[in-house]
Amino acid sequence: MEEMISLIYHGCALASDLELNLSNLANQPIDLARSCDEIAGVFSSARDRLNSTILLREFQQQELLRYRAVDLLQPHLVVPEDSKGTFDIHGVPPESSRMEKMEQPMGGGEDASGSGRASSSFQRPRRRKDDANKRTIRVPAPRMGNTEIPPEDGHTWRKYGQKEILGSKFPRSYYRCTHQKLYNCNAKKQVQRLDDDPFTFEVTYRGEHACTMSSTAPSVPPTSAEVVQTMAQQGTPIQPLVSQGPPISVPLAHWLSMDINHRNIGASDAGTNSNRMVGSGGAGPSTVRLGRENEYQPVADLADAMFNSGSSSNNSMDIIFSSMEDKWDAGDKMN
DNA sequence: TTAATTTGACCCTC
DNA sequence: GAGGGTCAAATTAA
Repeated sequence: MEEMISLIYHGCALASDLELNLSNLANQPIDLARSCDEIAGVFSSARDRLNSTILLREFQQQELLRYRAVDLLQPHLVVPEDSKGTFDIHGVPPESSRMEKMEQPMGGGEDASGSGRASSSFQRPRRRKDDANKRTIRVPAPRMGNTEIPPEDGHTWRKYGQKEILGSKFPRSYYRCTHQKLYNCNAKKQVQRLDDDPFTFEVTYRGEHACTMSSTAPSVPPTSAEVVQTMAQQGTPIQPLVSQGPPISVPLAHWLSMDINHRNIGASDAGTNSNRMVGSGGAGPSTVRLGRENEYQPVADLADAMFNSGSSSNNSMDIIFSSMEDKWDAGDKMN
């Protein structure tokens, strides 16, 4: 929120500058138009980010309500076998396997030799397919700023793995609850972009949170009434959210209208060897590649001011400029 | 110093 | 054996 406010302040400052120089720019329509565009862009960015925040909170609230409804209706649901438990924004989650297979000890002692890392007394609980308490939802990715970050969902997560998935363009990220140790919280989630829609994350949750009392948990999301009120104040057209179509239909339409170049992010990174983790190279949180930083700096600074959330290991600017870097790199090799 | 991320390797399920 | 999920050492940022 502070970012957005600073963005608005920045827009105000630009407007003030324009006002002061208005007389000078009166005879320079190109510069004048440029200034107007810049100001409009800043405010548009701030507005869109606000809308995105509102959208996400509304979506989360709808999902929460739906989870509860599913729990109540669970005994009465008949689920197609091929639904695979997918719970997208358009329908009710099948959850056919939910609560069926509870945690069970792994089969007899084995191995304990060879790896040097494995403990003979410890067997990891492993499950696959029909996993207990598995829920899958689809959430829109941020279309501006750092699109690599999955939307917040009310919990804090720690990434513990990332892997190329066969047949998927994008790697799957594995997260566990940050409070796993403190609260013995077994909640986990997997995040993966959809192949056919890079701006949608498929998030699979497993396990239940035992850390709901955590002081770090975010506050309760706003009510629908609050959201509607906010949207009304912003002049956003309001349509029914609950009973017709996807719960995010209203703001999403606006969201999708944003002028973003749809690059096929990460598609070129997809390797063929699926049993290898992927990443940006080098352990630890990665930083923005700084090749050609002198040429990019003004633009990067501006974009940073407008978009950067500052908390991701994969900066979106990296994506934006990677193609240009490639061109330069190719040029360097030619020379 | 602590916490988070990356990533190679291990191990389980299918 | 392939593919997916997890571990844990190395690394980095706060």
